[in-house]
Amino acid sequence: MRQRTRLPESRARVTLSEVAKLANVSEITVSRIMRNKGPISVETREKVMAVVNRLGYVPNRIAGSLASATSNIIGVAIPSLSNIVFPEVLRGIHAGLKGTDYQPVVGVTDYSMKTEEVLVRSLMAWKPAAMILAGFDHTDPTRQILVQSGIRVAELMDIDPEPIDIAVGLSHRSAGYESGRYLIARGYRRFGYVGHDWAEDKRAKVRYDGLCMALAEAGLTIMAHSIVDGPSSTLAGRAMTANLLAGNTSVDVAVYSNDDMAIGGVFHCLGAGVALREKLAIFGFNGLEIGDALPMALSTVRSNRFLIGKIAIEKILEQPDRRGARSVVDTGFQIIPGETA
Amino acid sequence: MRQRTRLPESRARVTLSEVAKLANVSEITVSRIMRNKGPISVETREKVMAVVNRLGYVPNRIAGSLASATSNIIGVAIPSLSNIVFPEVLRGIHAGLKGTDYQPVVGVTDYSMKTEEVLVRSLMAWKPAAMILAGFDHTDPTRQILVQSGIRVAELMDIDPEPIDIAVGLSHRSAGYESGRYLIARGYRRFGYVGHDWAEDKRAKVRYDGLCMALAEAGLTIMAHSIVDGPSSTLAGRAMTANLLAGNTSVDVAVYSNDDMAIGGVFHCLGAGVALREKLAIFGFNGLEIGDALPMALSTVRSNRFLIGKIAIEKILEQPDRRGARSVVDTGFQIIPGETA
DNA sequence: CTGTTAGCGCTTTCAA
DNA sequence: TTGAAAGCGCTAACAG
Repeated sequence: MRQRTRLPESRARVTLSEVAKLANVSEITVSRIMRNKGPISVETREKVMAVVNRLGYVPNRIAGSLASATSNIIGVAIPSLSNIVFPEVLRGIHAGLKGTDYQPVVGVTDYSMKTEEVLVRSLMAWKPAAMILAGFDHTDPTRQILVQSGIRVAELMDIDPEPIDIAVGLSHRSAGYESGRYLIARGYRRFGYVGHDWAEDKRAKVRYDGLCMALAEAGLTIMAHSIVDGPSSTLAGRAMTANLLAGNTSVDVAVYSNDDMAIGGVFHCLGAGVALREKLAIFGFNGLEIGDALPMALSTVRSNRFLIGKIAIEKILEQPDRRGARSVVDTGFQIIPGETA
Repeated sequence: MRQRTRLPESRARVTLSEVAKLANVSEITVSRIMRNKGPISVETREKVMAVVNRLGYVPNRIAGSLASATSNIIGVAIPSLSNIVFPEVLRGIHAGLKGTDYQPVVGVTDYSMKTEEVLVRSLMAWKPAAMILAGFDHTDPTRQILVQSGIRVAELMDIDPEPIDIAVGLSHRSAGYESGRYLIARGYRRFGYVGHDWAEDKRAKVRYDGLCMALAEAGLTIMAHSIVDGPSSTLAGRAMTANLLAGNTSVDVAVYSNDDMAIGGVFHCLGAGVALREKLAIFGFNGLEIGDALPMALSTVRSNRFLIGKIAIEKILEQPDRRGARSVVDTGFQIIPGETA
């Protein structure tokens, strides 16, 4: 007896046709009501919604997508969740999608093109409405799948290479170049570079190249390097800064591969009593919020990661089917003077 | 003429039946091969795979899921991507899913139970194999949907409340309590608290309660509070620390609602020349990596966020259908002595 | 404003 | 080891 009072059978899957039957209407009418599509009389709607609520009916989008040959899924492939920049891009994507019916499905490639290929296949199997990738390095099959899909494909972070369809990001070459120009204008001449493994982070290399270009124009070069064999981290930045200063080439400014590394540099200086800017100036890349809270605000370049994700979505929604020319959106960058350089 | 040499028609969607026709086998045979299921002769497999590769066939999981009434989707609802703890939980989830065929579909609730409800409905429409939620506060309809679904439901971060099905996390009450015990044992007696808005972060409140309990046992209380009206951030931690020290109650240790806030406190002290630990001891919560790279390593509590995500997946995969009793996994916490307290 | 018909692309029986 | 038939739950296209 007690069993009779429990909640509705967990297993009794409620379907459209069940709702239709109980409401004495056809299936398509229920379908239209659930999708707010087509003209429906107020009474019918109320009658049906009563049944929907009573049964706790949740439409099956899998069936819906199959029937309509459209899905509200947006596939997203990012290299990592450890590097804060990618969660921030995701934030932008979620922000752009807010209020729409799209669902992002996110996969992580671990910086591997082969993993990305497997992931892209797996995401494409869900017939997404669009695909978003961070980066431009793909295997040939990946590229082919994306090109042939006909859906919109946004490649993020960079605008230097040629995109498959949409590119949203900034010119890392320019960012590196302008960083160099800025530091030269501030009077620095003896440059050091503190970096991390370029194999996983090609854009850091491009920024480095841009920096070197600016220096070369001024007849300067990078006099000392300290590069960790691994991903960027604050701890690595701290250690590599100690390493740089221990070398026998004295520098007056260190340019870092990114803010994580640069903040490690700031910590080293604070801990070792090296006067920031006077003895060693520090310049980063990304414009992380924490840089602003440091005892001396970090000098860096803001890279607008949130905006990159948001604009990618806006471009996709603005024109959901691919046609004609590629498009490139430059989200720019800003030199943040700060106090460390 | 030129048109004839372009890539295969972007729009020509390749289907199972097309592959079957070209390979001279039945659809079900191709289906079995694609899913590695059932006995298939080597020749048939090779013959079919040749066609699959030639056509670039990607199975349509939407159709597959509809037919088999199963999906490889795992729905994930987290409050935010801004707070670093959630991307770390996501990392754990992705790590746990690596090598399996499951795809996490992630939505963000913005700390709103109503938004969570909409999100859960939307995720449930994809008939996920399991659902993962961060937190235990849900609307009644949300709870009902999850209970009735019959799928596995993991609620993360906390183990103090009663879960719907699976709970993975730590006891925030104990973490607060043990923090208090630790600091008392270290000789601190004059406690201050620096926090952020509890409305969005109930667990911070529970830790606070645990802390107060430990203090009460020792006949102590928190003598001064400095609480920002908004989310936690390093900048807020810095400002609230200045505020705490400007008050007329002098404290010898400040306990922070989390590491973001605590690191702001460290920055304030470094900038204002307040001797860390001697003049003001600082104690955080979370065990963020950056705390370790500070000039003085942050004293804090490690909360194993990556592990929480990973173990949630392991529990789900271990027993994909719900049955019998709820289960609770305590991922524990560790006091990190550090150098600031 | 509402309904009928015919699938979407795949997998589950059940046979052979 | 392979196949034929019958849907999964929904929506497009066309009536009425």
